[in-house]
Amino acid sequence: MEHSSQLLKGVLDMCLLALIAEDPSYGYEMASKLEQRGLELVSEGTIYPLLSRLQKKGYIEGYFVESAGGPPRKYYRILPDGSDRLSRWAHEWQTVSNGVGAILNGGPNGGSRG
Amino acid sequence: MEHSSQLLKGVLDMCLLALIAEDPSYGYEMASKLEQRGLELVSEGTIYPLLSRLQKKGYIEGYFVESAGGPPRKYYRILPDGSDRLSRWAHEWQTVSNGVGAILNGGPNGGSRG
DNA sequence: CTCAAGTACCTTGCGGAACAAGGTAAACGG
DNA sequence: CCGTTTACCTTGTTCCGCAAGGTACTTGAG
Repeated sequence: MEHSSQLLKGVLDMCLLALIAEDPSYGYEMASKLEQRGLELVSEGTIYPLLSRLQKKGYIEGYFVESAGGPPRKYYRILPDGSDRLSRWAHEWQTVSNGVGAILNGGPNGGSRG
Repeated sequence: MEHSSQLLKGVLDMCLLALIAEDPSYGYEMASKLEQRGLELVSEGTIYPLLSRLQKKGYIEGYFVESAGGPPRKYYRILPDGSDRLSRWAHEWQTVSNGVGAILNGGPNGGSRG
């Protein structure tokens, strides 16, 4: 089922996917990136399971890269299916976002002046 | 705990509160209103527990009104605490909404041209 | 009255999402 | 060796929202 409600729950999935689509990245870094964009809501314990889920669904793939000052990093790269899913999610997000915005502003038939 | 992540989960709470803030309403009707605004994601089984939670937190209060063609309706009206909470939620929503939008569009420092 | 349908409310059982907390491992400096 | 930072992963718990089920009031058909 592609219920829009899943969109709300899957907002983090979508954000992670969008981040990876921009540039391959790794979990530890994504937490920082999310903050830069205004979403300081994620902890590592949230991100890693999410990344695994995304990979399991075939949206992304991971590969290890040696790091200079620490353990190897697990980078993730977007796959065609992920790109496709991201487009759909982005579209759904627009719909929901607009809907919520409309409700917050009094709705199209309510009017902000009413 | 005022984590923004709760905002994503609590989007329905917020929408219901916004609806009630506009005009007192009752559960059965709110489902329809949500649809009018583009959110067709809610069923009655979702709304009623939400309404109870909102009331329990002191954001709204319910009162019964006789109905012509059916059982009495339980209208909800917003309370000062609810009004206040709604303002905060709306503000947080803006932040998160903008953040997600930024991520979807390539981010402020990423650029759509990469 | 009985049966069906529409309005309106509420609860229970289930699965998924995110958090908090905890554990493992590699590199650097004292 | 030990402590800190970087970096990854798992487990236990809570909360959310859906699907399904149940109750109650009113109107219309037979």
